Amino acid sequence: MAGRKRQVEDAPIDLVSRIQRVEARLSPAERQVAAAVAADFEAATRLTIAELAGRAGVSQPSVTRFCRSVGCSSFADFKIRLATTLTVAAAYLKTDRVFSDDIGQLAQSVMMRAANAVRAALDQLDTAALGAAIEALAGARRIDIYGMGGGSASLVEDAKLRLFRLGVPVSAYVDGHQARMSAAVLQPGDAVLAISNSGRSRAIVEAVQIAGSFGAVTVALTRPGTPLAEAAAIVVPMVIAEDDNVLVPTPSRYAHMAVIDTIATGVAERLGARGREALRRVRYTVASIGVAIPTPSTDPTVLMRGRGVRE
Amino acid sequence: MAGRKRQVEDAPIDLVSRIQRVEARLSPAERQVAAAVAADFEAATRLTIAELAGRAGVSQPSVTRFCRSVGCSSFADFKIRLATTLTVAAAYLKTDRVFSDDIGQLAQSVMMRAANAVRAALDQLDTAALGAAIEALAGARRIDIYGMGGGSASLVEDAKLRLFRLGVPVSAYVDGHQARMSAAVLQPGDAVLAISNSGRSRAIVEAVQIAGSFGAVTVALTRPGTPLAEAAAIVVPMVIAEDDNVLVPTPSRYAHMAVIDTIATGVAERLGARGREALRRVRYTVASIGVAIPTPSTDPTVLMRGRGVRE
DNA sequence: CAAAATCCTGTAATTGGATTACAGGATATC
DNA sequence: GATATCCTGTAATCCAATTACAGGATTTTG
Repeated sequence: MAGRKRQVEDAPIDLVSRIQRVEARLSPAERQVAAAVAADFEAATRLTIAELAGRAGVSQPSVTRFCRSVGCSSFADFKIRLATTLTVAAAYLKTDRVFSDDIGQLAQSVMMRAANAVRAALDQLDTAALGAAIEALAGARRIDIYGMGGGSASLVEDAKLRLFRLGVPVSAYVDGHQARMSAAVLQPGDAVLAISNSGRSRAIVEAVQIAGSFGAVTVALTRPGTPLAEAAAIVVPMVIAEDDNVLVPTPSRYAHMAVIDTIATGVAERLGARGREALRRVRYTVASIGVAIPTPSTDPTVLMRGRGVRE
Repeated sequence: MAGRKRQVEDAPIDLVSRIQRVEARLSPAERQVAAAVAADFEAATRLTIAELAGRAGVSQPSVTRFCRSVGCSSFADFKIRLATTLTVAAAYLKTDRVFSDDIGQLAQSVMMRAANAVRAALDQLDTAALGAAIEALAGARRIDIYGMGGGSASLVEDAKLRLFRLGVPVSAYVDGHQARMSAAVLQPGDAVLAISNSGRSRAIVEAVQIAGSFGAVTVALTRPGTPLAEAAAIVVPMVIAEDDNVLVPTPSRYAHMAVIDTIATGVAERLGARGREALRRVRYTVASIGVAIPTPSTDPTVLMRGRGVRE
């Protein structure tokens, strides 16, 4: 099973967004499978390979190949992951509203982009790196947050507030000089969180290098393979396509914000009982939303529901 | 004892509670399977029959019999249902485990809350008001943005950048005094964008009132029925539940950001050909990736426009 | 423009997981 | 104590899924 033409990416958390993300790279037959799956996601979780192949009009091995291409180890794995994704998506992303006016369609476009960015972030999340980042920040005596450029400024501000509320001493800098100066007074036991989608801001990279040389743990939320990713000790990699057209809002902010929220929540948990209680409430809320899904049921004792009736 | 020993109940939606409920009626071997499954629900979704039988210390057919007893038609069916149940029920099932053991679970909770907030915003969007807001801001000679409180600061910053990039003269204030001072020098032809989830910040309300009294058009993105909503000429109503627990990230930021992005994009469109081209690209991008939501409904046109390239 | 290489995709074979059939054994009941 | 019933494992069978392979299409290069 060595040496496939297309590398198999790690197991996706959000399979639907993964399928969309790689669709362009799929072969024609595989794309037909993707279309067949997209035509009825729900059914795809119950079909056999032969049935799905029939719907897509391709051979059975093409279905298996499709599953591998979207990051699953087997068809069975694909079905499990799809079922999981669908449950989550059904609970959170369903909207029945149809917009007929221009403004409504505009809003829908923009917001779906935002939602997709969050899902894309979830899909490609390196949970190990994220765990390490949480660990590092939770254990820090003091945290410096660096971000540069217009887009990052508000993110940095947001991250600062997030961690500040947890009672962690935190400073945020969007200015290169100030960031470097602050980095120079860090000590072992301190931590840095650097945020940059491009990963190429020289000032941030230098500030991170300085902080590292003084013994601080450096965490970067950025694109892999960039100078910033090289400079930081812990990298949470995140590739979000940037539209270089300044008029179009970049959805990467949503992705970064979501990652930051996750980090903050993880740190909250690490900080003891108070944080854990908060976390429990997050989970409770999540589960409650699940309950809200309208579903014909025959069992009143059931606490939570997935999708409605099958078929 | 008439009839069959155990009737096969209908397909369960919440498999976990079903297992617990029927456990007393299971045979010893089946109960061992139940115990093995309960020991690690997550793993059970990936195991083969042989592996699960091994863990339970029973034969493979006993596993199949167990699946039937809990209402599933087959082992495969059991796995799919279990995976579905786990997704929704993760919060309850894992209460005893350290949550950060599974960063992915945490990320999924946090990020789906974010996506959900965006969806909620879209669902309740008042497109007429949004259109009026876009109209007002696009026609303004100068725009002041007001926001108050920790959560709004980064939003205001973000909105400022957004509009700034469109070439609109824009100022942002998160300080009450400064906001009021700035409002006092506004003139007819200027516009104010006030952002507040609570709508109760006295400083913002006053600033908006001042701006209005000097002839500026006032737009508020806030909760309806609040003082701020009363004070502003144009209100884009938005009700997002706030969790008052400061440790939990509030997803309302995502909703507000999405609305602001929509406004900014709409303004861009109004500002001429360049803006319109940008907008076309947004829509195109969305259309190509926007297949988005798996929905029980069979109507694929609900969520996406022009996804037609498929065949 | 021709030739070669690479990639795609279906057919066929094989593997192995899941189910069914069956029989031995335990338990309860009369 | 005998019988009937139910439980559970072994073995056989079936079928879904994967792998191997080859033919054909497309692209690249000389």
